[in-house]
Amino acid sequence: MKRTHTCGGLNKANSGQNVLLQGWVENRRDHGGLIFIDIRDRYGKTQLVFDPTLNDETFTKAKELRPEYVIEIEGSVHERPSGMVNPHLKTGEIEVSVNQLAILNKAKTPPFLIVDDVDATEETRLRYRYLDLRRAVMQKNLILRHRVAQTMRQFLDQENFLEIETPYLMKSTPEGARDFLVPSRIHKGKFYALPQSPQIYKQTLMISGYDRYFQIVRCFRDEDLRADRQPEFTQLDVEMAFVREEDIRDVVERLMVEIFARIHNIKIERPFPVMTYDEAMAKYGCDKPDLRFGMPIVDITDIVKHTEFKIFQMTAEQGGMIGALCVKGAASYSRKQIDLLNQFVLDMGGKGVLNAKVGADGWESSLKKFLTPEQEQALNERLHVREGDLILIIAASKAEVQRYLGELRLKFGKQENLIPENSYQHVWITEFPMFEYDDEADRFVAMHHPFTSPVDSDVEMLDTNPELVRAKAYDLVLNGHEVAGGSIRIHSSEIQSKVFSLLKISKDEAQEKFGFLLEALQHGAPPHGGIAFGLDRLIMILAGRQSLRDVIAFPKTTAALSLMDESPSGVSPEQLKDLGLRIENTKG
RNA sequence: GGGGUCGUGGUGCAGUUGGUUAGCACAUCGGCCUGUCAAGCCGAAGGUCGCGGGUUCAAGUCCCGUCGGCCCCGCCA
Repeated sequence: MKRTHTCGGLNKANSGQNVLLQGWVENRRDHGGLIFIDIRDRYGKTQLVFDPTLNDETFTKAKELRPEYVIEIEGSVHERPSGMVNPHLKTGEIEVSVNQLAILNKAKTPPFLIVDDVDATEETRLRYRYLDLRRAVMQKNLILRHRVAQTMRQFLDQENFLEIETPYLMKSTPEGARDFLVPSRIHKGKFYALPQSPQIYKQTLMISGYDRYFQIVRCFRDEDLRADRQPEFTQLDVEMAFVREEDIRDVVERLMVEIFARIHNIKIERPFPVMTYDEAMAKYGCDKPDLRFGMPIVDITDIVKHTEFKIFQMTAEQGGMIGALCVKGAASYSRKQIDLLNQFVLDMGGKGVLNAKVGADGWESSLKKFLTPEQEQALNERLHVREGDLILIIAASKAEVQRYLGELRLKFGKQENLIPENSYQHVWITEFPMFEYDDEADRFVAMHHPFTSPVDSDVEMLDTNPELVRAKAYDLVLNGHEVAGGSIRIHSSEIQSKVFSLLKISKDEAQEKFGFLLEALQHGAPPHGGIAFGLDRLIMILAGRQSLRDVIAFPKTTAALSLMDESPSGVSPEQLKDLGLRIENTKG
């Protein structure tokens, strides 16, 4: 038999109809002479009523029903008696009086009830992921994910993009994250790597003339996990030829507008604000600022460096910075609360944080005696201080001040509830530095990736001041999360070689690892660039979740295990032999 | 690699300065019950306290190791 409706599809208009439903038993309320069952599928729930006066045999069979049994029923829809309507249920105005019941499959007692506010630890949920995914909230997240992916495909198709697949078995490359390796059976002792992203392939496709490419693609990075980091994750990968940075931002912004309109029915304003990396670091101490609230970092070095306070003097003399945050209305913080803030900074490796409460008579602080009234006034103006505010001050190197105050700012955002709900603040971060110095490796490393083009006016500095060279790289930041990042690529093999040599990648090594790309660049490479979205993160934000695990069907734990299927696992000696591998005992 | 926190019937938790028979809720099983929607009422069963070692007259509790969940640092172009 075939179902006539889903468990979320019936309403008053179906009254009187005979229907056939299939689904899972969510809940049984047995009154002895009358049994209520909620039947569930991914479309919703419907209340079933079993009444012995309607069909005694069916009623008797209904006594056997238990949670998660799979059943098929046939019965008639009727409006519920007055006062019995359940307003929390889409189908709450009706119920189905069951005439025939078939148990399609029994179920063991589930380890937890399949309800939204589930009473189980995440560990249990992951072990029984198939049951967890049966819950409506989880289904909602995966449905949202599907709809976002479909919106992306439709939008990009309309914009003339082609979806092209690239290999999952590729060459291991230096730079970037640790690769997942796949041993080759045919070529013993050699390995494929799973892609960290399809970067090289998509650039190759540009050279091949597929001037608008996209792919919703799995990527792999063998690094430690976080709430927002999984070893395999999905990117919306995009690349375009004959474009400048602005053209890519334009497409991306219109795509985001489309997604928010379709998913949340929200109109997003564009163009999105643009902030340079330097500005983001200076104002928010972070390259992914959460702009849902203000409280910027304020540089007060010039005002306080001439005070009698030795630490300020010394910091300024040594080229450091004195920075401040003005926390609105936090003058009521207790000594204990302020001690906790100080400890927070100490835990990050800082030397602590100075504070001043602003009362009716000005600053209440151990710093007060070092300040002239003019200095205090100047600080009040620069920090936009009002009575009742708390001022926090850190003196250290510029990088430290930015980091500590940036973290403090985020801490206040959460603990003072400064972040409005259902608010979405996009911002582009641009002009990233090309290189960072890696102390451990004692060389420059690419901040984005080694194919990123320098800003035109900075090209000369590649030879003189590589640390000052800015890149044509851009991140899209949403509510403090990096949701997309990209760059304009180098399309000149000359500049590409120069960048490799700055990264201390030898000619031989470059040839060995990226030789085909370097060669391809000499065969008519158009100017090109692109961007990649962290799809999981975007979905997480859209779904209002705090963890990627809630928007991935089968995620790994923080120890990179899958609790349901128990991967990774050992393999047989035969499998190892086929691959020419031997396992070393790494213990001891 | 490091730090924090947690691990106790099927599930979620409590368990005091180490001390009698490890307690509660939900689920499960049995009984009663015709308007519930977290149904209700009565009763029952269910536990090597993650695992291994140690201290002690005595360990769920203290110590060491180990495995696992979560959060963070490092790491993640």
